[in-house]
Amino acid sequence: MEEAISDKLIDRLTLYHCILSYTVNANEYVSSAEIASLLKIDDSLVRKDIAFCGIQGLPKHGYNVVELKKGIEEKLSFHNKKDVFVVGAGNLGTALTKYADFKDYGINVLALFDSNPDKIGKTLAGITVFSITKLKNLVEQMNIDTIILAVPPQAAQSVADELVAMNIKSIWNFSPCILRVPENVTVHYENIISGFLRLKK
Amino acid sequence: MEEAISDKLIDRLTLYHCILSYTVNANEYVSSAEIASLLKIDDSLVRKDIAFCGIQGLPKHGYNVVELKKGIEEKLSFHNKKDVFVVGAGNLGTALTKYADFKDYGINVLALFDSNPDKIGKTLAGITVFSITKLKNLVEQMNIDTIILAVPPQAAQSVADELVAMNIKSIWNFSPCILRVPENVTVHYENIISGFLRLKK
DNA sequence: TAGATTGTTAATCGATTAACAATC
DNA sequence: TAGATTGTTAATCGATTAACAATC
Repeated sequence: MEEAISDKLIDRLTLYHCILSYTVNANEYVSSAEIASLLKIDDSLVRKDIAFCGIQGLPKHGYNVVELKKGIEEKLSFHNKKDVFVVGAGNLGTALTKYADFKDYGINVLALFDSNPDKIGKTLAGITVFSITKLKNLVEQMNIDTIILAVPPQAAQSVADELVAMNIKSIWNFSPCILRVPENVTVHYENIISGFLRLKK
Repeated sequence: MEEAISDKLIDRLTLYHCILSYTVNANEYVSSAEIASLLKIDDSLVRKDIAFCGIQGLPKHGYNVVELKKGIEEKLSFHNKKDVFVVGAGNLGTALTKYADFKDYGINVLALFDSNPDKIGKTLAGITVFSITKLKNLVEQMNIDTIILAVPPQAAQSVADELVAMNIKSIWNFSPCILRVPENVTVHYENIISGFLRLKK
């Protein structure tokens, strides 16, 4: 296994990658100071992050945009594909399913699940909404171990219990609630409330 | 002004608050170890965070749930109301507008804006969708300085430019793109891609 | 050459954990 | 009383910044 990458570093590298995607057709080189000023962070932090990706720059010029972009993609394993399901086809689940081009980042959202009969069978951005009753079967068939959970908070714990029973190992939880899961299951909390409160600071 | 609270601390405190909301009717006391084990963090960190909120516990019992919940609400200024607009009435903007009871946390989403005529005039969870052409006027009328931005990435920079011209000071950006803004404007990046990549670790 | 920018080390800062005395 | 849990200090760990020699 690769050296562990902290969440904060993943965060910054994806932001650098974002900048490079815009820059790639305009400039051949980009400097650490340019990246740093766009993100309002320290330029030596940018250089350190880039060095961590194994990319070397050119004094007086900066970093080759194409090379740096590839270096980040390599370090974040964009090529390493992972299949996931989204549970909950409300606005949030739908937004996540359609979000950007996840495929580019190595995440394949293969299916959406919901309990609402009105939604079942519909297709969103090429992804079919299945009945939640089919979840267990498809998880097993397709060897899924990671779920994006976008159900209402009242339903979240009971769905989580089902997911645990299906041997899911990682849950990305968008509901404002805590999930009780065994030791060997990881819950990533997407804490929207916290995001809101930061705005008030 | 209050002592600054780090983003990580805000994050944890909102998660504690979440736990307390469930616990409040079941138990009178909760221990730092119980909270810590639900979140898989260290119990002394929980005690430190709680002490920071100015709440004292009772040896052998733990913390009074009601008191602790209030202490967190106080520290995070839930009572201190802030008005915001959401720009972009797609699935994500809609989800954010309807998300939980933001009002409980002191965030009032007052209006949604979109450029799509089909959406304008509709009402979502009691919140009206206005034409983006009305944004400037309403920002000035209602003294808004904070915007939640949920537009497609291609539109994000040009909307951001308009927001800057309207004297907006803080933008919560959900698009996978970097916004170029002046020094005195803050962009909070909600980095969904980074969230996805964490799942792959 | 002079100057801009990298690459990297050491210093600093901040956050988490360990440990344990105090307390109910 | 004995035991569980807090409150808090010191130790550790990790992340960021400052500084500057190396380099093109």
